[in-house]
Formats: sequence, C-alpha cells, structure tokens
Amino acid sequence: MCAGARSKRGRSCVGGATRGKRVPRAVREQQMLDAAVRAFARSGYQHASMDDIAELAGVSKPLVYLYLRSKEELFAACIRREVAALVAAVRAAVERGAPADRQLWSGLSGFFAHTAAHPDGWTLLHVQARTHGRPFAREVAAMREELVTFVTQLLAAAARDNAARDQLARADVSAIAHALVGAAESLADWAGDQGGPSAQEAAATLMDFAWAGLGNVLRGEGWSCEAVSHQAAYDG
Amino acid sequence: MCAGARSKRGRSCVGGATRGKRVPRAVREQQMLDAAVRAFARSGYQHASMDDIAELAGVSKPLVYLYLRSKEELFAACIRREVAALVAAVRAAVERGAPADRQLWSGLSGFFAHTAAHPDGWTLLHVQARTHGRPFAREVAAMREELVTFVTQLLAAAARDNAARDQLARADVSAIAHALVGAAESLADWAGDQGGPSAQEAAATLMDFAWAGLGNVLRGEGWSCEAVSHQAAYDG
Amino acid sequence: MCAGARSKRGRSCVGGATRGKRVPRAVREQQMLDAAVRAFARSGYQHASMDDIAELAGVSKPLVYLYLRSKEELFAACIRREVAALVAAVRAAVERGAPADRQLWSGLSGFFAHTAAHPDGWTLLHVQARTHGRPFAREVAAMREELVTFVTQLLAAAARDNAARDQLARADVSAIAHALVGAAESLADWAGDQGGPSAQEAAATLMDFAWAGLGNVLRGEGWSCEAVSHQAAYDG
Amino acid sequence: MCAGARSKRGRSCVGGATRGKRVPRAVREQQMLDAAVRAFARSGYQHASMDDIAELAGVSKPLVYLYLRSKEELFAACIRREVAALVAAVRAAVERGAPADRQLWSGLSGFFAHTAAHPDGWTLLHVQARTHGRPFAREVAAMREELVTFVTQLLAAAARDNAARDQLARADVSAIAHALVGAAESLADWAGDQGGPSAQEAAATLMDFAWAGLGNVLRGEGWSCEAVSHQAAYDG
DNA sequence: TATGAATGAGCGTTCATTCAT
DNA sequence: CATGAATGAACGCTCATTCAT
Repeated sequence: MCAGARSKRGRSCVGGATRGKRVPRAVREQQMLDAAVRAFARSGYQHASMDDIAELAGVSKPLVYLYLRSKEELFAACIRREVAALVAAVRAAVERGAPADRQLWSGLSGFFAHTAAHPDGWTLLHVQARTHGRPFAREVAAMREELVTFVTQLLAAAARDNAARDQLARADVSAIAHALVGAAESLADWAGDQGGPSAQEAAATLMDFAWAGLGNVLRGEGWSCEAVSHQAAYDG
Repeated sequence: MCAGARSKRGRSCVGGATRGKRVPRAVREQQMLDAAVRAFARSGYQHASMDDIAELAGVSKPLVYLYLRSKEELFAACIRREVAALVAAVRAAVERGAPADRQLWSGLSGFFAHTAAHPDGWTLLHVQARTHGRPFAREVAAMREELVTFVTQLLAAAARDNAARDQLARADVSAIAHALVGAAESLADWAGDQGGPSAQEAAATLMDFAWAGLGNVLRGEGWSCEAVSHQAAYDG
Repeated sequence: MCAGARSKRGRSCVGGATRGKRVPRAVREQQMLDAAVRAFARSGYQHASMDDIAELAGVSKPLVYLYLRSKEELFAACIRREVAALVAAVRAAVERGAPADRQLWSGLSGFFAHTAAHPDGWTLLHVQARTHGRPFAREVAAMREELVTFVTQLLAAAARDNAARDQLARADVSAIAHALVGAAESLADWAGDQGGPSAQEAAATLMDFAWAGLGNVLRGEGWSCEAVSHQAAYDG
Repeated sequence: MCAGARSKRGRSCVGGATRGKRVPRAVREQQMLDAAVRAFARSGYQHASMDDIAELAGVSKPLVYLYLRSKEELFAACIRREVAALVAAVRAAVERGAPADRQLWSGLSGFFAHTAAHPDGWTLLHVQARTHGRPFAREVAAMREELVTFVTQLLAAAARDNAARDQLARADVSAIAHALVGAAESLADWAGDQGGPSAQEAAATLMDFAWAGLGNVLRGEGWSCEAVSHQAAYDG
C-alpha cells in the first residue's frame, strides 16, 4: 500500500490509502478526513500543515483544496464527522425504554467506549476544537449541549418519579448535568492516559458516585455549608 | 491613560499601561504578562501575534523579547503566573483544620471565585495551555494533579472516619477525585458564560451532588448495573 | 526578457530568467544559483537578502526556500557548484602525460582563464566563503588542499628526475606549493581588477617566476640570509 | 579584574578591562578596539553584535557609541589600527641601507612575525575586511598596495644593478610583486594553522623560492611554454 | 481525476541605535 | 563619565492558497 508515495519525510499514508490511483470522491474524502483528524489531533490545528495532511492522505495538495475548499472547512468537516460519530455511538448505546439510571449508565458506557476507541477523534473535539476560533468551539459546544440536554432529561425523568420533584429547580438539574458531563470528560481524558481505568470501570465509578448524589439532591437533602450536616454523608 | 499610544489599529493598552514612559523592568514585565494572558486567552497562542501583545502592553516588540526572550517563554511565564495565582487562591480559601467536607467546600468556593474573577487566566490554563505543546500541558497537568491530590487526601480523610474504609480501593478515590475536578472545571466554564451560576451556587451544587455520592461509595452501596438497586437512589 | 517583472527596485532578472513563466525545477534551480552567486559575491553573504536573490532570479522568495531549503544551504550549494566548476576547469586544462612543468603551466592557464571568466564565482570562493562559518570555509579549504596536493605532486615529479631529490624535505615542497597557490590567487584577484594582466600573461609570469625558484630549491642552492649569496641572484 | 561585570553569558572582559571604573578616554578606546578586533576576527563583522563587543570591553553600549559613533566606524577604526600596526612592524623590521634581497628578507620576517603574533589582527585584515563593503576593502587594499609598492621598489633596485634591466617591463615587476605578496599571505595563513611553519621558516622558504625566480626573470631566462626550456629548471 | 509550479502575506526574531537620567 | 530603558527597521522563514496542465 501507499505504493507511489515519495514522502519527503518517509511517512507512510494513513489507512489503506494508495497514492496516485483513481479513487471515487467519497472514498478520497474519507481518506483525507482520516489523515486530517490524525494530524490535527496530534500536531494541533496550526502545526498540522496542509502539506502534511495531503501527504498523510496520500494525495496532492490541490486535491485536498478541490474537495474541501480550505483548511478551516477541512477542520470543520473533521469536527462534524467526529461529533456525529460520538453522538451516534452514545445514541446507539443507550437502552431506550429502560429506567433512567440504566439509560444513563448505558450512555456513559457507550461514551467511554467510543472515546477510548477513537482517541484522535476525542482529542480533536475535547482539546483542539475549543482552542481555535469561535465557529469550531460552537460546533463542539452544540454537541455538548445536546449531551447535557439528554442527561438533563434523564435526571428530570428520575425526578418525575420522585416525591420531592417540586423542590428541584431547573437550574439545579442543569448544573448537575454540566457537572456530570464534565466529570465524564475528565474520566475520558484520564482513561486515555496509560494507568487510567477502562471504559467499564469509568462508567461504573461515575454511576456509583453520581447517582447517589443525584438522589440526595432530589430528596432535598443536600450538604449544607451552614449545617454540620456533613456528618450525614458518612454516618450510617 | 495610554497617552502617547499611536496604536495602528486603534486598540488601547491593557490595564494602566502608558506608552513611552520609562518604567522599571519589573513593572513592565507585569504589564506584558497582563497583555499576553489576555491576548493568548482570547485569540489563542498561535493567533495572538507578538505585535499584538506588544501593542496591548503599550511597548515595542523588541522590549518584549528583551524581557521575555521568546514567544514560548512568554507563554510559559503566563502559565506559571496563572497557575501560581490559582493555586494560591485555592490554598488561601481552604479552612485548614476544619472537617474534610468543610475544607472541600471552602476550596471549591475559592476555586470558583478565582476562575470567575480571572476568566482570561482560567481560559489560558484550561483551554489554551493543553493545546500547545507538551511542556505547557505538563505544567498545567502538574497543577491539576496537585489539586487532584489535595482532593484525594480530603476524601481519604473522610474515609478514615468511616467504618467502610477498607472497602475503598485507592483507585476508586483517585477516580472520584478526577471526576470531581472535572466536574468543577466544567462548572467553572459554565459559570464563565452568561447565564451560568455564581461561584457560591456552583460550589454548593457541586457539594450537594458530590458529597452524597462520596458517602454512598464509602458505604459500598454504589449503584450497580446488574442490580435494580438504582431504586435505592430515589426511593425513600 | 524578464517580462512580467514588477521589481520593487527596478532591478532586472539575471541571465535569461523570465518571471512568472512555468519552468522545470532543474532550470529554476540553476537560475536561482546564478542569482545567488552574483548577489553573494557582490554584496556579501549577510548583506544579500533572500528577497534580493529571489528578485534577481525572477522568482518569489518561497520558491527559493522550496527548492533550496535555507539561506545557508543556498550558499553551500553555490559554493559547491563553483568549486566543482573551478576544479573541472583546471582538470580539463591540464595536459596529462606532459612533463611536469607543462602540466603546471596548463593548469595555471586553466585556473586563470576560469577565474577571469567567472569573477563572481571566484569572489564567492576566495573572498566570501572563508568569512562565513566553518562549514563553508572547510569546503573551500578542501578544494584548495586538492589544488595544493596536485601542485605538490607535480613538484615531486619534477624533483624525482633531479639529482638533488634527497635534499628536498616534504615540508619544503608543501610550503612552496602553498606559496605558489597563494601567488596564483593573488594574481587572479589582480587580474580581476581592470589594469591587471590577462590569464595567459599571469600564467606566464608565474611560471617564469616559480619554476626557476623551484629548480633553485631543488638544487639546494637556496638564498641564505647568512651568506651574501644573494649576489648569486642578480650577478651574471 | 573585570570586577563589576554582570556578563549575561559569563564572559570576562578582554585584557585588563575593569568594568565600572572611571577611566580616561584614550584607555577606554583602546579597550574597546581590543574587544572589537577580537570579536570581529572571531565572529565576523555581522555576527559580532555591539552588545557582545561592549560586554567584552567591559563597558556599556552607549559608551561605545559615544566614543566610536557607529558599528561601521568602529570596524574602520579597528582596521586602521591593525593596518598601522602591521605596516609599522614591517617597516621596523626592514634593514634600511642593506642590499635589496636582505631588505626583502627582513621585511618578510617582520611580516610573518607580526601576523603570527597578532592572529586576530591578521584575520581582521585578510579575511574580514575584504568581505564587508567597499570602504573597508579599500583601506586594506591601500595597505596591500603599499606593501606591493615597497616590494616593487626592492625588485627594481635589484634590477637596477642588473645588466638585463631594460628587458624588464614594469608590468612584470608588478606582477611578480603581487605574486610575492600573495605567496606571503598564503604562508601567513598556513602558519596560523597548527602544523604550519614558523615565521623564520616561512620567510626562508619564500626567499629561497622567490629570489631565484626573480633572478631568472631578470636575466630574461624565463620558462617558456613554447620551448622545452623547462629542462633548464631541473637539469644541472 | 490529479498535480507540479508558483506566490502573497504574515510572523518570530534580531540588532544598531538613541534618549533620559 | 556612564547606563538602563526603549525602539524602527529589516530579515529569515513558513504556509494557505491558486494556476496551468
């Protein structure tokens, strides 16, 4: 593979890309996106040059421009593809119709499994996209909001079954959802390092940790800085 | 202020900087760091040019190089300053000698208060520093590890008083600490947007949410995906 | 020629370069080297800017970098080309198989003819290359050593036929070769000025001057500062 | 010495310079010239910065400007000083009134002795001054012309005593003088390297080599490319 | 479909030089 | 006599982008 490549720096093409062959557009585009996601994730948006990406994709630079117009649009296309893939993975993992906690757990499992399986994609979304200009950050923020909304709905569903539902302000639920998503992201990063937990472990830990806290809040029994109620947490 | 400025693009200087005046080196350096933190946080490392920073600081570019050697060293100096400031803020906020939960709460309050008061610094650390090269990311990672360690110790202290201490694996505590820090970061970001909660609210929500979960884990009563034990969370 | 040139300073391109046309890489490279040799020789390494050279070559600056990587490599390429050309010219001029003196004379003729025909190249080697960094100087020194060695061999060949061969220390031959090459260089410089001799004249003068001195040394009849033997030189 | 120096790179001052002391102008100027000659010779004109020179001289930069106006004038002053020193050394070495060959020999001895004793000065004149702009090269060329003229006069004096004087064209003498000076320079360079000859050896070798050749030319018995007269050189 | 050739624009960096004290 | 503070101008180099084929 990568037969005709005369890579200046000896790098080979990504995936099964073979240089010089006539290949349908759709396939070439995916090759380019593969290369770009990898390059952007590993080198950063600025440091990854169009030359690098073209070479990694096994095509000439003008072809990249022909298909993807500009570096910004290429980056945007990468983000869109990875966002779609992550959302799809989470959606597919969620067990619809199951109780809220089970849905949350399955969604988290899917999330951790996907980020672990696609580290470059996760880095692209979590690290690179936020750093380079509003439009990209917005795209990721939109996805994040989608996830937060999904979590919020699950929390609301749980609350619906609960006697204390009225005491639950919408803002509280949102805040908890944000905290939960942030915790998940943090664990996903940590899981990416060596020494971190597996996807299953991460999901389990987070559920252990979060669900009780949620119940607590729903019952209106939150920890209070005024009270000495912190005793409640570890007293039997 | 900014009297003699002949800003090419009409931008004014940051802070109380006045262009053209003779100022002692230490003062100028702080002005430069102020400008650089702002520029880096808002435009990103690559997009913020040394020209921009110099102009924002109200000095000429060579002076920036004379005092701070290079763009990389300038960025590093910014990160170091902001890391030190954030760590100091948290340290100062923690009520030493208080019970673990109270310490955690006060630390979180300090954290949220500082990030809210210094949004550019927080963006620099949380968003920009991770993206641009290992050395910077390492510096921030070290700070993060320091916070995680601090949280871990608090959790361990809480566990020590608890009957179920033996059931608590070290890894679990670490994971929870990571989750907690991630949740805090997420809330700090959210609080930075308009519409987000205040520092006090964020700290309170997170404590509500986290402390119960922690107690739950400590009691070994974690949510389990096999059991229907999720009922326990919202059942009375 | 130099049709589309919009030279900022009104300078025209070197040689037959026409700006803007698509030209094969090999040709462009030679045009660039032509321009660079000229610029370096006339302005010096530091004073000749890459902008100047690009303009003189009738191309844009990035193209120079694309083909020749950096100013240093460009300079090195110039030196290598001129070294090769000078050595080739001398080699081609030498009449192999002829007696040593005839070989020396023909070599000198070739040397003077080439330096006179390529004054910029000669300046580059003799004046500029020695001044700017070890690697360049080394390259020229290597060529010089090659010439010195060649001369040394000729002198040794002459000595071999001579009865006094044993009295000739190796160091003496080396020293004479160095002196001879230095004399040739000096004459080449002088011939470059207006008013200087032609190549033929220079070669003849130097031979007149050198060959007798050489015979003298070979016979062990050198001038001596102690003796009044200087009389021998101008006495009949 | 060099007491108050806060050299950024730990370099000490040249000679006996002591930083910060009040020192008469003439002395300071010589310190600066010492430093500049050294810096220019070793780093080249461009690479030696005014900061380096000031630091090496143990003074602040503005003082250098106060005394020597500009980098170009500083360089010119260095050249003038070194030219004067070299010319003075040669003049002092020449035994006036002695026969021409003895004068030439003593002059050469003085030349080699001085260049060996002041390698930075010699490098400045022979390598640096020619490379950087016309005015400097002219200054050195003038000195060279002075030496060539002196040699020419000696040769002419020798010829005057010779029967064949009429056959000696002025151009020939000039050419021989140029060759001789070039040979001397080449030997001076070579003597600067390790492994090269001493001043005395260089002078002796050059006289051995040159004086016979000169006599030969004066007698009109030069080597000829047409004749097979090269035999004459090494035949008894 | 695919590419070799070419460029405009900008950035990081350096340095000779000058005030104000 | 001597200097810390400050800058205008230029240069090496890179890169996204576009023709012409």
